[in-house]
This record gives sequence, C-alpha cells and structure tokens, in this order.
Amino acid sequence: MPELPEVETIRRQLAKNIVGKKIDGKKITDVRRRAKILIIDFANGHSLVFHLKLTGQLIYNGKPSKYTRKVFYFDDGSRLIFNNLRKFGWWKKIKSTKSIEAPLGPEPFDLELKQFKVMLKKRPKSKIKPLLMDQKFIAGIGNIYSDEILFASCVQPTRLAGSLSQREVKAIFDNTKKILRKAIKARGSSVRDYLDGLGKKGQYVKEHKVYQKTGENCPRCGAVIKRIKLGGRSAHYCPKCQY
DNA sequence: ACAATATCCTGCGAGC
DNA sequence: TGCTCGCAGGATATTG
Repeated sequence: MPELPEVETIRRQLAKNIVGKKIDGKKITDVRRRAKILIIDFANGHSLVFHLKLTGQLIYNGKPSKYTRKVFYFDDGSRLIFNNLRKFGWWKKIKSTKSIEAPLGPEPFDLELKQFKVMLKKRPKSKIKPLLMDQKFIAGIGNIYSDEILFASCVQPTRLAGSLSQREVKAIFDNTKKILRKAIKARGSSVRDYLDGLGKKGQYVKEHKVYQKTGENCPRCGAVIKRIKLGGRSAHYCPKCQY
C-alpha cells in the first residue's frame, strides 16, 4: 500500500532516471510528490499525475505483465510501466496540478509542532488514527504508518484528538517524521504488492511493530497485539502499553 | 462535525 | 480438488 515513504522512494528513483528525457517530444523537468500522488512535470507546464492506491506500481524499465495498464516510452528507448492489479490506482495528464494539490493537508516534513497543535485543536472530536489518515488533515499517512506512529507514541488509535496531552501530541509529531524518514531509508514497506521504482521490495516491513501483527506479542511489553475496526479500516495496537 | 458503510477490483488463503 | 467467503484497503459518496 503505497503511502508517503513508498511514493517518495519511487519519486527519487524516477527523478534520477527520467528528468531531462522526453515523452512524445515533451521534456521532463521534474518528478514531484504531493501526499501519495506522484507528479511528472513537463517543460510545457503540463503534468502526468499518478495515484497508486493499493496495488499500483511504477517501475522504470520494468517488464510488462498481465497487470500492466500503461507503458510510457522515453526518447532514449527506456520506459516506465504502470501496473495496477486491482485497478484502484489511476493516472492522468493535466494542465495544472493546482486542483489536485489544493485540498491536501500539509506535508509532514514541512510541518512544525506549533502548527500541528493548531490543526489538532480544530478537530477535538476526531479519533486520532482516522485523523492521521485523512489526507485533507495531513498528507501521505495511511494505514501502515498511522498504526506504527501511534504505537511508537504509546497512544491508542481510538483516542480523541482533543484528549491528547501536550506530551502525546509531541510524541505523535516527532514519531511521524522519524518513522516516515526511516521508512524512506528502507525504501518503504512491501507488505504485498508494493515494489519500488526499480521493481525491488522495500525493507521497512521488518521494522513493523504492530501493523498486521494481530495475536503476536508486543515488542515493548509482551501483551497480545489487538486488531479493531475503525472507520472500515483495521487498526492494530497494543492494548496494554498504548493508552 | 463526526462515524459508519458501500463502492471500486482482484488475488489469496482458510475452511469445508 | 474446488467451491465460497472473508479479507486486504485509498479515497469518495452516501446515509445516519
């Protein structure tokens, strides 16, 4: 499930390989990421935008498979394949990315603690996990990293934003950046379908403490990891050392 | 303002 | 073996 670290990994790899090349005579000037959306900019101001959703893959010089929905060819003969097994992902060509970027919340790495506190104050009745996953609230966090961030912060996913202590808010803020940073270093989490921009698996699954660890022992206190449904999503947490 | 649910789609593993 | 069922889930629309 590509979230911020996975899309950022792909972005970096693609940027290295395709900036300066051309598709249909149009020169690529940049490869950007906003939330979980990957953006390829062209010199004429137009962009190709991709959302990988659950099972999307963007692989530079990848070998097409039965799930390859689109292949982009570059002027040097290299290519970019877009795989989309469950067809939730999408891509399109647009003239401006403004309308796509406008509704999204701030990027975690651009965020300051003070601002984060103000954001939370506006949503006191929201449960913290669904809130962290709300792209209009903060960009790029999905089911995996929200579970891991809350575990690291010792906060239960059902806690209301307004009930968090200053200390807990700071922990969530710090752990968000820390975990996302570490996950990018590991090239993301290949739980099932995700592959990076070169077709390789991300290594961050090894660092998962609670995500999909239902029934296993908490690495911090030994209690049994629990799974609950929250807004149609599964939340994994330790009932003993997350409060 | 918030929660819960269905929806899109396909593969996989469990259970019978 | 081969069926059915539940599950995985990002974002959105809908209903409560």
